[in-house]
Amino acid sequence: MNEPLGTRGSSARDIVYAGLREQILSLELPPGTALSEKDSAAAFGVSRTPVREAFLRLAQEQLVQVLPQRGTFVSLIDPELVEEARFMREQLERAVIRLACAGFPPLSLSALRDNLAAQQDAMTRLDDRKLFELDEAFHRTLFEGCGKLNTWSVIQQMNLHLNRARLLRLATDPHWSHLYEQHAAMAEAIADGREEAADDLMRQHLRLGIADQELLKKEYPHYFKPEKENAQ
Amino acid sequence: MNEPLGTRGSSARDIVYAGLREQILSLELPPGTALSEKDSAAAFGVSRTPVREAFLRLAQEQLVQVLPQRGTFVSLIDPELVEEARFMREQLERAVIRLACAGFPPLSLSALRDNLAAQQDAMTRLDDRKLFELDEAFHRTLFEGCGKLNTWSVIQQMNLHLNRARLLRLATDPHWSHLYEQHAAMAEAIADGREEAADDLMRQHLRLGIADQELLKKEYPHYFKPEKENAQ
DNA sequence: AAGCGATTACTTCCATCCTAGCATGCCGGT
DNA sequence: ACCGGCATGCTAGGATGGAAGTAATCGCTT
Repeated sequence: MNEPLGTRGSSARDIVYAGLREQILSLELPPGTALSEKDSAAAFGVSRTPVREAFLRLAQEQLVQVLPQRGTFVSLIDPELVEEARFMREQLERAVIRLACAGFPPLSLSALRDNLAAQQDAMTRLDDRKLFELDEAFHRTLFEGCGKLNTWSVIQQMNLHLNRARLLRLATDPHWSHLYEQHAAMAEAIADGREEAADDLMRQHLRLGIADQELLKKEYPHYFKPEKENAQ
Repeated sequence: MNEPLGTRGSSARDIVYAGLREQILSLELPPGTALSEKDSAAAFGVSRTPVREAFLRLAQEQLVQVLPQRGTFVSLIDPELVEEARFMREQLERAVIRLACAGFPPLSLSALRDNLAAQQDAMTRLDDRKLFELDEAFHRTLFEGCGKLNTWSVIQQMNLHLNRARLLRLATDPHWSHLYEQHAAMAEAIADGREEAADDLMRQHLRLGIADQELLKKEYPHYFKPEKENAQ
């Protein structure tokens, strides 16, 4: 009676969660879209219970908003939340790269270098998807080397909101070569223990990906939450 | 047929969640304790569904661990997680207090001062509970004044783990007068825009509350997660 | 007595059903 | 024409029974 259950993650709840999250982050389900336990249950071929639990988790991550007895809706993009996600990531990544300069396991350092090589390779192949993965892996390795993997997973959750905003200006052309230069410079700074330089590089690096929020808000006003509110 | 449902929070799910969280954080349910949907449902006088959803939320916050088809257990205290929570809080609070020095709304500044007065008052009354609240409110006001309330709520979630570790060494006697001095000094530094001083104060301030983890691990070894693991 | 397979008692997971509350539109009164 | 009250169809919240899985124990075999 069970379908292939393609998206691995074993439990029905996780499958629904992963599926919906993907659709929300890719804007396939644009902000404001009404969801319903019943419909989603039908769409995924499961009962309402796992759907409900997936909704709950998405609500905790502020990706949907559930109004009892009214419905569940894909959250509008909250500019404050996006900016704070960026803020937190910047603070944490800068602190970590300073730690890395003070002492970084050789194994992780060579992982960074391997990653850089792979980035070059992917650039020649214009493999954007792979580059995105490698970018993530690069930063992850930074945290791993500093024994701060839990911090990294917190950042990844923040990134949900950043990414959704980022995706709006698709055809995004993220200047991969520029990013690569920064990554390479960071790795060298770590190897040489140049804290200030590394910090500076990271700050610039993280400010790159920021879209002009204002511009986006003009273009897709109904995707954004109005400034004035008393959320929660 | 329904009981008074005393603990406000409207939904049964929230009541169960809040109740369990309280018991876990107060160590009334010590790390390692086995929970069960059925028992908790009976204890709270609700059905298994809201209990299950509360478990799910607690699991996301890493306060419990649910092993499918085996049981749900209060998480062991993960020293890494505690240390990283402290780390993240330090980075974010320091960044925010620097922001505050660069510009802080007069209204929030006077809120800080009112809070300080209330702290003095509570100290004379030896009202520890109130002091704890005021301490939280003080920091919250910092974030509020900088427009970083979302960041504050992330920190609060981190604090779950910090607090559980902190509670172990109860009879904690947190040297309130010392904390008050630091708070007062921070408020002044903000008023005067002395970034470096404020940063330094905050760093010291946040390193106060740290228990000697090692000592605690010796005393309650079975409450802690062993070092070696490949969690998550 | 020791080893090992079947059973049993437990868990979480999921499906289904029922309930309560909100929104909309009809309908009658003014 | 407008406005108040009600019927109806929606929603999520909660309760419950059974399915799937794990782990420990009992009982048989050797």
